Amino acid sequence: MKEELAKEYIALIPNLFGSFSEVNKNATALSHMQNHVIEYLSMLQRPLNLKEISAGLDIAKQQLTNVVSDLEVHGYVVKKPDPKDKRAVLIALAPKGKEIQEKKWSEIYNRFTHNLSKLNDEEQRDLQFALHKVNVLLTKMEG
Amino acid sequence: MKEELAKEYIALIPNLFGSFSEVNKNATALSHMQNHVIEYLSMLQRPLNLKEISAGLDIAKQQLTNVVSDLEVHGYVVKKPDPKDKRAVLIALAPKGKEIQEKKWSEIYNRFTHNLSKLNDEEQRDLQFALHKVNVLLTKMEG
DNA sequence: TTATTTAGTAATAATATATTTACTAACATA
DNA sequence: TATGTTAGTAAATATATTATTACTAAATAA
Repeated sequence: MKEELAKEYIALIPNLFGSFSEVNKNATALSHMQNHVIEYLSMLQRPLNLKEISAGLDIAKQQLTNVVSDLEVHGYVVKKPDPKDKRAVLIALAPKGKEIQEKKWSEIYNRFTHNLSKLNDEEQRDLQFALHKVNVLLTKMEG
Repeated sequence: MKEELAKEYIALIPNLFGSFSEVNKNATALSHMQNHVIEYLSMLQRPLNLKEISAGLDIAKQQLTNVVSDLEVHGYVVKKPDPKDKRAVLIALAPKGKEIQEKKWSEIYNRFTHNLSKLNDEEQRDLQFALHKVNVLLTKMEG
């Protein structure tokens, strides 16, 4: 039943919300918008041009000019010309930008492994199997 | 192996990011902060006082006074005194606020069911089983 | 009871974000 | 080639968010 399946998917989102919330609770020197940009680059896992970021974050490209150039000045991202389109500029995470994200992930990681103790061994095995299955199938669905 | 398990959990987050991104791409008349508040109330699924929202969204309570009172004036939330603490005020989603969230969920729902066609019947059954398992176990872990 | 902490409000100034208009260079197409 | 479109930049203005300080009323602890 497709309906039941979609409901399980929808239910998954609030279940992960705690972790997402955690991701955004950071004590960096970056503004909200700057954090969104770095997070978006990190999630998509490839360099993006301003148009893509603009569309993905639903903000005007004019805003990004400043936001991204600030990020570049402070070493969080690097800009390089897009070989496929001489008008476009590709934005990629610099090591300093990746660090920020890795720090957030490690907090999520720690919280998760801590809570894991509330499950017994069998449940932990079940969870691993189920998570793996979900990841494989969701990836296939996106592609 | 706890490590592998945590990695699967971490991998799940970018897999759901597309849907989260979708949730935030709305054409409402609300500001970012107002949207965050409504989203947070919707995710936690119970009335919250300003302190809880403030802590959850990592913003100062002083900001919330205005944000929430605007939301109240426009009918997205309702405020009522907390019976357990006469200083506190509980904020709950009004029907108009719930509508906004339901519209977002329905977009996610539609996108998901559309992509589902990329999986065959067996994969769909597997996904449903795995999602259910993940939801049950993550809920148990949080509690 | 008295002292201290806490939830919420309020007002101000400093930053950040959003909107509008306009421009350049590169791209796409008739 | 001529025409219209697109990616990015720029600057000015309006609005939103953040930070700081201060206050009230209720809760809590000594």
